[in-house]
Amino acid sequence: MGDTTFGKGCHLHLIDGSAFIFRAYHALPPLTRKSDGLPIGAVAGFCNMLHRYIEGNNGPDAPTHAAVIFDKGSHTFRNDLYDLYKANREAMPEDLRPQMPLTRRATEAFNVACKELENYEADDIIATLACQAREAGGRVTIISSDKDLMQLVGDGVEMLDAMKNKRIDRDGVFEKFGVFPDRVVDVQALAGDSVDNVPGAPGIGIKTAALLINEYGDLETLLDRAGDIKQPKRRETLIEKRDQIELSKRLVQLDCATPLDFGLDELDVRKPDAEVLLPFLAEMEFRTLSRRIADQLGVEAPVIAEPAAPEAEADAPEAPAFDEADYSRVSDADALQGWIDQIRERGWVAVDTETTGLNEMIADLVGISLCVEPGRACYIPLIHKASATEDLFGSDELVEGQMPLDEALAMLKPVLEDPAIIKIGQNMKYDAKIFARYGVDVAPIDDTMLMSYAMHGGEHGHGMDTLSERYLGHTPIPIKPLLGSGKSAITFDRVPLEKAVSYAAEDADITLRLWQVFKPQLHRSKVTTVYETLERPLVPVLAQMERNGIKVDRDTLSRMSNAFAQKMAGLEAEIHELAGETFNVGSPKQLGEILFDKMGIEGGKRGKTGAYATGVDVLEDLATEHDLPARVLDWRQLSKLKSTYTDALQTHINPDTGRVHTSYSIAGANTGRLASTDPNLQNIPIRTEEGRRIREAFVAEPGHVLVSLDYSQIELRILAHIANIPALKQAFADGLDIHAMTASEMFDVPLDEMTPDIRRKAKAINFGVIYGISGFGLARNLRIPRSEAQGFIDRYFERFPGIRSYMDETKAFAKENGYVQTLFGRKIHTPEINAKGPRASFAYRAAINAPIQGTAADVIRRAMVRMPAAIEGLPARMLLQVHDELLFEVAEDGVDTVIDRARDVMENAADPAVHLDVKLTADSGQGANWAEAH
DNA sequence: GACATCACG
DNA sequence: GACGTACGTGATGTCC
Repeated sequence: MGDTTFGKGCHLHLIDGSAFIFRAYHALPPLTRKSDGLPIGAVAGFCNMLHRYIEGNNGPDAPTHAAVIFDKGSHTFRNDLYDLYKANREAMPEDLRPQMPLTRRATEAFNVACKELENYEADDIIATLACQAREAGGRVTIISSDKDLMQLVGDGVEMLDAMKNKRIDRDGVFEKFGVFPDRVVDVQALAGDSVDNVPGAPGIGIKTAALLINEYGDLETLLDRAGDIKQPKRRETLIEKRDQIELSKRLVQLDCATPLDFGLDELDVRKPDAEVLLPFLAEMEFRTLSRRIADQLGVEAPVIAEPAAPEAEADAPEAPAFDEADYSRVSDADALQGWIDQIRERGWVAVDTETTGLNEMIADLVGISLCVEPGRACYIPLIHKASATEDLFGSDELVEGQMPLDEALAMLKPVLEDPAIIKIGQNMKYDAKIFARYGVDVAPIDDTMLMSYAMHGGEHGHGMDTLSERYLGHTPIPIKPLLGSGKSAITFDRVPLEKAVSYAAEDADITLRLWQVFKPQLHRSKVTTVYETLERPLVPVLAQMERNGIKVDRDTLSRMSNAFAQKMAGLEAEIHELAGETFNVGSPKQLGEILFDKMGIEGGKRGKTGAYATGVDVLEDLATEHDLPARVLDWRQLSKLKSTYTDALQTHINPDTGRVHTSYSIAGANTGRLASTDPNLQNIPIRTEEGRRIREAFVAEPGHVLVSLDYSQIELRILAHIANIPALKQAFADGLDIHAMTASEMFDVPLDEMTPDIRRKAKAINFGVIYGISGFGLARNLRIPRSEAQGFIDRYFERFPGIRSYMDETKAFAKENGYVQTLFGRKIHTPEINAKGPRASFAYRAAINAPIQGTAADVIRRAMVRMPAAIEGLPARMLLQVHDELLFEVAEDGVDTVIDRARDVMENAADPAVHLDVKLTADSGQGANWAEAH
């Protein structure tokens, strides 16, 4: 302080602000400001770190000048040099974004200079300031551990890793890079950086780069004399990739001449101003920190209001027992307003809806329950009617003690749509869909089911009963006794109010308690990103898709049903004739007895229940010799198509919309895949011509077409990447027929001499690998001897050794950790991997498959999350997802644009979180119906 | 409600 | 050396 002119004897501290923020963000649980729920954890950590830094720099070596330097925006001049620079970076977590401006304010509140500059990285500003300070004869300490800054070290410039409290000087840099600071950029240019996506020279890492630079002196000399290098591979790389290496150097070279609009003198160290700092800390509601700082500054600590009822926090236990919980009925506007006030104070609320049924497209809203703190919840009944016991005639008149539905919704809508209030639910997609039908767009949300899925996928189910028992030690009130079952079952609007309150309020209470348990755990399990990028944002997307539905033509289905019925009747007569007696063709048990006992066919195998097995495989074998099993196969196919599709689909056509609305379970499949239910639209026939025609009944509205985009071979591409198989990667890069290429490689057959049969075998092996191949399984699939199948597998491993190591490593990882992971960090638990016997074998194959299937599932989830923004404003709706396919309904004049945009999103869906070595491609189709579009 | 079967990726 | 086996789903009909 005092003398502000920077010069000899001055000491400048430059703090890498982004590093502080990210360290703070990841070190702390996701704290929120009590009064409004604003995420604040990173700001809290940042302030603590900044405070600790100031505290620790009061000694004799105290800086005379200091500044915190931030990045501004994500686009810099380096992106103009190379558009993929830092393209690997995952988008900033949702709950961090609003905290960024607050960290700037915090820096200013501590009275420390705070600098950033459009189009430049923080590193460039740091470099420029360090150069200026050095020239002025002062000393510089850069507080960061970023290796990109190491090029600046020397001549009075040092780095300090604040976390490890370790100083890095010239020798420290040499330790890290094998060269002194003035050659660091040369080494970085060669070695590249996968984190920042600096390409460098392929196959050259830091060690080799340092070796080369030390031998030739500098990068330019090395590149000029690259021809002298003995190792042929290295020589070629350096010659061929010269441009790329020189580009890399420009990317890593920091700019010491950024156009700053301030001088070093402005950065002089100043004492914090209590009148600025304390109000800021109070606004953030940092109680401990503001008290500590107030003490140090010798002033009164600011009073920060406790928004929660103080008596509840004083000595009552955090979570009261369930049997002491306070559950009330809300039956007028005053009472509801009281709850709304509390919600606004907290910034969050657990919400649950009660309805007349499980189908969100049809069910009516019966009541709403709310909970803001454990043990205190309410239920707002809206359309309860007299129950049968109260009124034998089942009057439709509403019972007393309820608010008008419109009034309650009008009051709640601003809360449910308020971006500052988190709405917590268990399976929020259900409630969001119900509310959407009443004109309320619930957002933002948290979902305890999805939190559990992200943390415990594969360990157990994620229904409320399971979670409550497991994590709260409480068995929820069962719904059965309230609603009854079978013919006498009633809907929730007939449940007496008092019972409804205990049941419904408890659900909201449980949800809130689960949320409080899960929220901090999410972070500790390192699945916050999975939850925030792959689970939660999918909720509104799926809700919209489900509400869109797909138009299904009843007449087409009905005609097909009739045709199937006729054919089946004919076949049934033939079958009875051949059997010599009538029996139920649909009964595998009776069929088995006819085939193997009465007709005396050899080779009948009995399953574990003692009945003969009569599956397709068995009947197909028999069909070569006998007519009856052949007819049964035909009959079964028709029976399946009729009962599961042409008949059942008709019953799913919504009378209001004329469309079929499936429901996707987000947390159903262990691998991260979605599952479609009621009806399942992910298994509509396609493999046989007869079945495929069912897709003709899935149609577009007049003036529209159905557009389908599907990933080509996504799982094999992911396998090629994960197991790192150069031959497979190359084949995909060259656009080859992957199964033909595998066949050629395995059986030494040139591609132009490939036969369909050899290709078919290779295809089976490729799929087998994805499924955790076994000789037995492959043998059965290809109907070849087991020894031959084993030979194929051995040969496959020989040709693609990476597959073997992937399988071994995955198995070892699962045994060690109890789970495996996708490329995006999704965990799939494999609790049975250490079991004994065949169960371990199952778990082992599932563990091999899960990262592949799961990564593919993550990729399409990412595409789906981004899709609404990509097709915004276009006359298009996303309707269905079938694992690797997305189906849209598009107005005729928008088709080309939609295909372009959707393909772009799908093909780049892995970026920037993961850079795949293999390109993803999506094929498209269009037509009046799904058969034509696919 | 378990089981067998079969539709999909 | 022996387990049993391809991975992941959901819907339907039979039978107890």
